[in-house]
Amino acid sequence: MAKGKLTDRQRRILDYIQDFTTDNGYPPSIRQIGASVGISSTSVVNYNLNRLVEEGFLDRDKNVSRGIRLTDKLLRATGNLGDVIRVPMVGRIFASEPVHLPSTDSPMFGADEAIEITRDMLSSTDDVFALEVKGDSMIDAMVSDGDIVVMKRDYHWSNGDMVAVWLRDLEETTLKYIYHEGNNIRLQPANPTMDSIIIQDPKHLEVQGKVMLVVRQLA
Amino acid sequence: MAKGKLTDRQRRILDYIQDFTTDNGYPPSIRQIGASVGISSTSVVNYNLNRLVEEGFLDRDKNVSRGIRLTDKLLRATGNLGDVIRVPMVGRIFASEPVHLPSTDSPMFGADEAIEITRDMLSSTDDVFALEVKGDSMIDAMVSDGDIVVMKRDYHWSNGDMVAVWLRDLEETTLKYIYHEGNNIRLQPANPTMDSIIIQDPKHLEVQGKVMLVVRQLA
DNA sequence: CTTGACATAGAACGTATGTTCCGCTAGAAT
DNA sequence: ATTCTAGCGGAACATACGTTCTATGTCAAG
Repeated sequence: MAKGKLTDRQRRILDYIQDFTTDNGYPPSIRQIGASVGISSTSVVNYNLNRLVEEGFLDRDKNVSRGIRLTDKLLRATGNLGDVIRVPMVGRIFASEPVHLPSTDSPMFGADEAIEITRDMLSSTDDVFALEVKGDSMIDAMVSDGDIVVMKRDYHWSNGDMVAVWLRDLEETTLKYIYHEGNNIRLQPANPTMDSIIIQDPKHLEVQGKVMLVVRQLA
Repeated sequence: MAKGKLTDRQRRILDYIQDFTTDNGYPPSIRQIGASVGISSTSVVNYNLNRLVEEGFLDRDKNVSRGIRLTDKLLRATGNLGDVIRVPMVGRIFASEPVHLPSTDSPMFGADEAIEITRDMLSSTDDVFALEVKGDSMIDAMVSDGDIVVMKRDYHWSNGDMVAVWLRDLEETTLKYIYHEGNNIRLQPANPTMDSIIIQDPKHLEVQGKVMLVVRQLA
């Protein structure tokens, strides 16, 4: 076997281990693997398992029944590394009120209201929380009623971030792309057909968080 | 033991099983459980495991080493039921072309391009695929450049579904809410400020799939 | 052809592991 | 007090399971 390549049998073994494990909650025995792949001899299964260990697809624990573990590498490749984080749903967001920020201590429990998201959807998982959008007042941000926005509590921002801002004068929360523009700050709607707002006095706006993710469930 | 209540020992056993399993990829043996909880006799561990089965916290398989499985009920309670599915990213979607549908056989391998989603975000997981939105031509659907739409290959639809339709006359793909309206079909943009299209002849449109989810990653 | 690495098969072996049985104790019910 | 049950401990038992050893066949390298 050329280094790094797998025989068909070995591929089938990996498949079987994965299927069996997700079905049963524990890994298969050597003899079960043999039976499924069509290998009569336990030693041959053992042999192939060791090859798979060498190739980095498996971990094994000696003298332990069912002491097999698929490598993270493999789980990632097949997408079965369930790296799920729970983002607490802390409230709603609408134009007429500032964002209601969650208290600094993250209870995280009791918040049975939460949305589960795979980690790789978010560039950062610290200080994130989710809000449900109420009303159609944010259509200029391409966000509609019922959408869920995942935000990060973060008061510094860089050009091009989408942020939730509270506009003191207008008494209004909006979601906008934000840019430094000389001494001014430009708030640009996501909808390219709409115009930006230029803010001269930074005191007039309050950045309440950075929008990380927008999710819309339709069916 | 009052029905439905657990002794401290049994609680510790459950904790240990969960920790051990996530650490090792396979469940502990009876003797390992005993050692960790401070039970010298395998029969006592066995006894308590059976109690836990009766209470619905465990499943066991007879005569199988490490044949223990935490119940979904329990996993859900502790939030460790990472139910992640991988939706293949099969291409892009833009106005000027029909949706390029994936071939019926789902290779699922080689499609290293994929998006991971928690199962509970989707009402159905069959025949789903993901497309990346290119261009700003779908702003009337409240979908912007770079968004990811998760669709289900499904040609029948019900009132209120958001579907991807290919309009033969206009030679254009759009995402619209779709409704039966007498003998006509009404296509309604997600943006409430925009007008619906009424289609008299159903032959003029081709429903290519149902939009299940829209995801926008911003930071 | 010979050699050696690789893959496979079968059988024997040792042990890790689940199962079962018997005995003991404490507490509640009768 | 007696009985019954839940819970615990220890030991013997049966076997599921991993390990190891020997033998066979294939195929490319020398």
